[in-house]
Amino acid sequence: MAKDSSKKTKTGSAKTVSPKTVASKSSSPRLTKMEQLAEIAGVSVSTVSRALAGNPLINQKTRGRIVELAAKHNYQINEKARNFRLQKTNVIAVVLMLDVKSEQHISDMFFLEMLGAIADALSAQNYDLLLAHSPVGNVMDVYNSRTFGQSDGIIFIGQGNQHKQLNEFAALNKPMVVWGSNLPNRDYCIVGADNVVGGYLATKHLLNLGRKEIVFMGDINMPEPKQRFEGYLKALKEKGVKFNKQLQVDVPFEMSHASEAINDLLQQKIHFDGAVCCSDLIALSAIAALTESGLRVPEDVAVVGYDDIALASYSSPSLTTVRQNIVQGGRILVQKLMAQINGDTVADSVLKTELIVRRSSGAW
Amino acid sequence: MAKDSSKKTKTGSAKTVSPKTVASKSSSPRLTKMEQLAEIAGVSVSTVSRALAGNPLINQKTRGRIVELAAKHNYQINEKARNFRLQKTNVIAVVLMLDVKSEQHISDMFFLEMLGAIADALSAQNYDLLLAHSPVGNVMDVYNSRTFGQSDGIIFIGQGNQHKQLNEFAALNKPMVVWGSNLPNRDYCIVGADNVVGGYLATKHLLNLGRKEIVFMGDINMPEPKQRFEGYLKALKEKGVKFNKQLQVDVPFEMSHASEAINDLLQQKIHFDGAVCCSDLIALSAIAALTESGLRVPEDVAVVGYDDIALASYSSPSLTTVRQNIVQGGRILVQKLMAQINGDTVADSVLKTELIVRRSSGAW
DNA sequence: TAATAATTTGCAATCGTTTGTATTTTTCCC
DNA sequence: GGGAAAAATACAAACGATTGCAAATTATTA
Repeated sequence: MAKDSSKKTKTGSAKTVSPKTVASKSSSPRLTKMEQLAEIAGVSVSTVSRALAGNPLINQKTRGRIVELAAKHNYQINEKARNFRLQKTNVIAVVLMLDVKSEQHISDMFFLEMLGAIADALSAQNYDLLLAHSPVGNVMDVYNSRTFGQSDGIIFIGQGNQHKQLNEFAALNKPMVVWGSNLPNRDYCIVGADNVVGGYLATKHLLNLGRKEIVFMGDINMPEPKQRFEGYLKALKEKGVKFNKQLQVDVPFEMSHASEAINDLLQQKIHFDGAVCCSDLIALSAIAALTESGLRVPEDVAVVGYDDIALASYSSPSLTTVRQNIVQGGRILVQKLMAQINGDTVADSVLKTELIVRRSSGAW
Repeated sequence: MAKDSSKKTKTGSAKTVSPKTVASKSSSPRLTKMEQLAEIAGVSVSTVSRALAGNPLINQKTRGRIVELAAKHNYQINEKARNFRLQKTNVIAVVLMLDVKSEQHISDMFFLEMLGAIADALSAQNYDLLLAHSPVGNVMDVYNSRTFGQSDGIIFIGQGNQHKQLNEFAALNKPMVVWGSNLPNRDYCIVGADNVVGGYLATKHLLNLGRKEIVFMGDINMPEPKQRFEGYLKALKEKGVKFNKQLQVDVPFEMSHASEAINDLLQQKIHFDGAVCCSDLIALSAIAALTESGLRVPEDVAVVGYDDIALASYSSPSLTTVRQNIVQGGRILVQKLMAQINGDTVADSVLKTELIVRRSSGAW
């Protein structure tokens, strides 16, 4: 089934420039330094530099001529030299705060959707995105990595359990912003969704459907699930439903453990008719486990997810879920970071969170 | 529901270093140049440089002393200067070759899983990943971007319809490798799955189930779907089933158009009892559309997906699909690129492709 | 037309490393 | 202890751009 083509491919030995230089109207060798371009143009290096940068000091006519020559001779500015001189790279590092303990993997969908949103927002600002996702045991590891010195600012996605370390990091005075929740005693700027409201909405939705024994699936040692749990309790209290401790299960965001957790509950004969899950993956995994056990969803157990990942609407029954506006989140993260880079002081930002009720193939 | 906290956060003005410098055992100001460290250590800059680089020229004792002092005084090497001097960044750019026409978005799951796999493989090699995903109309745009000058090599995910431009790019002699299919007249190295086999396996599976009228959903103007379609035809031919032109539908990888396409087929009263889809998203979207129309999956229409994204196994009915080993793919892409950076010549690599048959909740 | 102002260009210093080579220090051996 | 070899360190020249300031050119005005 596998086969190996033996087609050989040319390799990039920097010195052996192929004679047939492409992407250049002329056949002249590729210019590698401003100096060479300056000579061709008959001006000084500084003039070339200013011309290419669009500096108004330079006469329009000479500027045009230089730009044209640069294109003709296929000149590309040396970014490494430029970055060095300016001490700036136009690169932002994004650190995914994986839950190391649970070996949450980068393919976790929330991270990835957020990454896409940030990448879009950054490229609109003419910044590039450096992905730093080696499991971050300690935020300070980032400080000692190439990532740190190679970027103009850092976006942390999630706080993990590293609130304290993030505070330390903030003291380094590098532009940074964190996607996360509003923890007290915080020295860094956060952008995040309102997790209390999210947990509240999800729970209330189930309560309104008449469910009383509602499982909460999420690791309340993590800041975000913890706040969602608060919302859960608030909703219960409001309806006068007493909280049953057995119904809170610490599952990581990632999916595989959720079905085990459900099976555990079933085995222990703990009865429940609803479930608030801290991610759509947990929810889908739970639904699969429930279905396997012969329970009907939503008739026997109604399930609410969190995140509204693209697939939530395509599963069947399609998933009612809490949506954090990820695209907007990415945009605001970037905006706050840019403000810091420009030396401004920035405030936190809490995004609207909403419940997406789906009923296309379910009856709830 | 949305609220704005007014907590202010300190901003990174490079000059105003906070007095309480964290992550440093001493309270001395953060060292910014080797020169300063050299002075403290009472040696020359070159010795510091060599010591920190672990150069054996330096005496073990002095080396230890310098490393210690560096840690104590919280010295961080200036990466920009280093990159400049070495003309190397240890950064690899990954270009997602989005299908611009269909506005395929970065959140497309295949891209994202691949991205994760590559990120893992790169960080194992001590490289960072620069994400370049602004819709690439022409590959040569990359050449004129900061991305190009800021990376040591480039990985293109997919070929789009830019085979020719990729050839031009290859002539630039920058280390590059492409995830894609084995097109003829190719000057660049590819790593890819065997798409013909993939299409063949999927189709044969349905044929073996007794299906004869099998829809092929995928844009055969794109290289990969085209080859899968070849496999589809091959399987049909082998079973002596005649190909019906109406059963091939050009849908982009992304999901939203697939349900429309299904609805179109139904409306035109074109009968079919099976579907080979070029992505799991297409498949899930198709399944949703079929279910909406009152058809049963898989009883009335059996569906096979492509990619085996994480959620394929959690949908119900869970999805039979063709798996490309993405993790392995990422690893091999990186390996080939590293080889090129080291000046080696590399051969293409075609990965095994396999059919994942799932039947947990379906009857097929 | 000459003096001055405004515009355009060039000079030269600088950014913080790395590394080839020269120099100093240490070690070793007779 | 003196000389040569080996080991350790220092010197200084890159790397390729940007930018303050000086110099040269052109335009303006009296």
